[in-house]
Amino acid sequence: MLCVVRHAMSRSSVYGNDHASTTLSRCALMTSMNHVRIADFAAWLGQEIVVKGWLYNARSSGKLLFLEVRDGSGIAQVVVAKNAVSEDVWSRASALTQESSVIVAGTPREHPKRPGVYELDARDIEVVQLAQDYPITPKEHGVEFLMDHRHLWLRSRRQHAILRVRHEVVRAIRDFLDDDGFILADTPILTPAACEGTTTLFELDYFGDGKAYLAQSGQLYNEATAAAFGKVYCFGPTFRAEKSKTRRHLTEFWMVEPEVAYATLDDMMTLAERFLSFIVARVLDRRKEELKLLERDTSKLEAVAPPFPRLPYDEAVRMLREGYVAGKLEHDFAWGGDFGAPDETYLAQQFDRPVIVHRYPGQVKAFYMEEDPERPEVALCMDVLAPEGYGEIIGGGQRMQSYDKLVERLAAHNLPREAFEWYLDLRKYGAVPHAGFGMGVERCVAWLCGLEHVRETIPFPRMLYRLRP
RNA sequence: UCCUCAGUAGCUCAAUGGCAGAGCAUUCGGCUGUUAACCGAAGGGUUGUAGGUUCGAGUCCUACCUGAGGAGCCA
Repeated sequence: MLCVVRHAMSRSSVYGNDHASTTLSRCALMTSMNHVRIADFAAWLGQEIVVKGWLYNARSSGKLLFLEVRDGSGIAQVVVAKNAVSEDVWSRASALTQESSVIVAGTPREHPKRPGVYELDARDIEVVQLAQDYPITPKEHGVEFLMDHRHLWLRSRRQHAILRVRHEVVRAIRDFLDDDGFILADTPILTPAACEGTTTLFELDYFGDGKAYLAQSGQLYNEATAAAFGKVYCFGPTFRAEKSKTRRHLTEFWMVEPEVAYATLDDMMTLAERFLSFIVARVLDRRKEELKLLERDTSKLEAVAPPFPRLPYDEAVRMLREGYVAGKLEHDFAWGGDFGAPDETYLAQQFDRPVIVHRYPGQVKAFYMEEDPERPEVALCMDVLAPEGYGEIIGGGQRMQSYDKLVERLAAHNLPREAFEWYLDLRKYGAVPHAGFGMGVERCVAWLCGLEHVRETIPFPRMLYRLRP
């Protein structure tokens, strides 16, 4: 069936499609039964198979062609020897261009010089489409150019490695929570009101019936599902219209938010350190090759295990002031404020693993934070700061339990009470101590991969001034 | 929104105020074990835009546009 479609496409080229160098005159390889993924070569040594992929790079040495072919599972060197193939095959192979799609028939064997590495001894090659002037050449490129060609940049080794780590992180997140008794209960993306009242949201018209906003957090809805299921999490994209222009920000990013009924701040700190440690261990175990390609110093990740240091905000402030006196920080820090990026980096540098800072002043936190009964001026909240300057990757805490106090908070934050009636209901019908946190997936991946910028941790990043491709 | 830096060939970058160049990519030629292969040749330019200074501007000045890094805010 596919062959027919291809023929139809190539016929249309007569009428002016200059990219239609597609000429699948033969379909023998396309329909071959022995389609093997490059990652599985080891199991097929000495047997004739077919690889379907794209030309990553090519080198030649007279009567020998070395084609690096990628198929999504890996990259393998295909060796074409002029005296071992027909003239047709040789001329097709010689004419191949970077990122042309090809189907190669041949026999996997061990590389003569590199034990444990497999290459393909080619017998036949079909060109599915001959690519013209692929823009990303095997040399250095600038950020703007690469971001403009993100749809093609994803094919590179490095992006491949990063996104495989991301996949492993996402899988680890789900495995950990699922195995720990959590229920996935996703929260809405379209919401009627600002959730936390702190950040700027993307606004849109909802059938002329009023405004809707893209969710900045699943937090409030999580509290409702937690009261229904006990232990829940939501996992999806969140949106912030903040005009943040830094290496740690995206306007659309993925966040996982567990929420637990009958849980306290201490329970969340314990959950967070178990959760993070599990993710790090899983990535170290299953994505060694990718981390190696990214030249990540994994010794710093090996240290990530419970318990994490737990630093009260007051203590953190003391450390920051000491740092200022010692000349290691440019600005002095006053109790009551939130940390800036340099402050977070400095604090994180004092420890060999993620550090949990807890009990921030209530005034800098969202309206729903529970207050410490022993010190009402501080909130029962926590942030987990990643090592090596990657900043806050987890934020959370215990939620306000009292109906009356919550009503006061809403008023104090100038939030419309009508929009929060359902949320207040949770305090009228069986209120319990409950807590949760949110983890930013991209910051976590950037940290694990040792990246300069979060933009490489998601296939199509959305940032201030970048909506394409 | 503010601060700093940068825009030259398809890409990455050179060029004292004085003939606009190199590597990669592309095309052609050479090479039977190459690893961002290598060697030889060719084609490829409105120096981000608009003004200004000057005998002469890629280079100096002004404004604007685009991008990058950082701040604030946040995960």
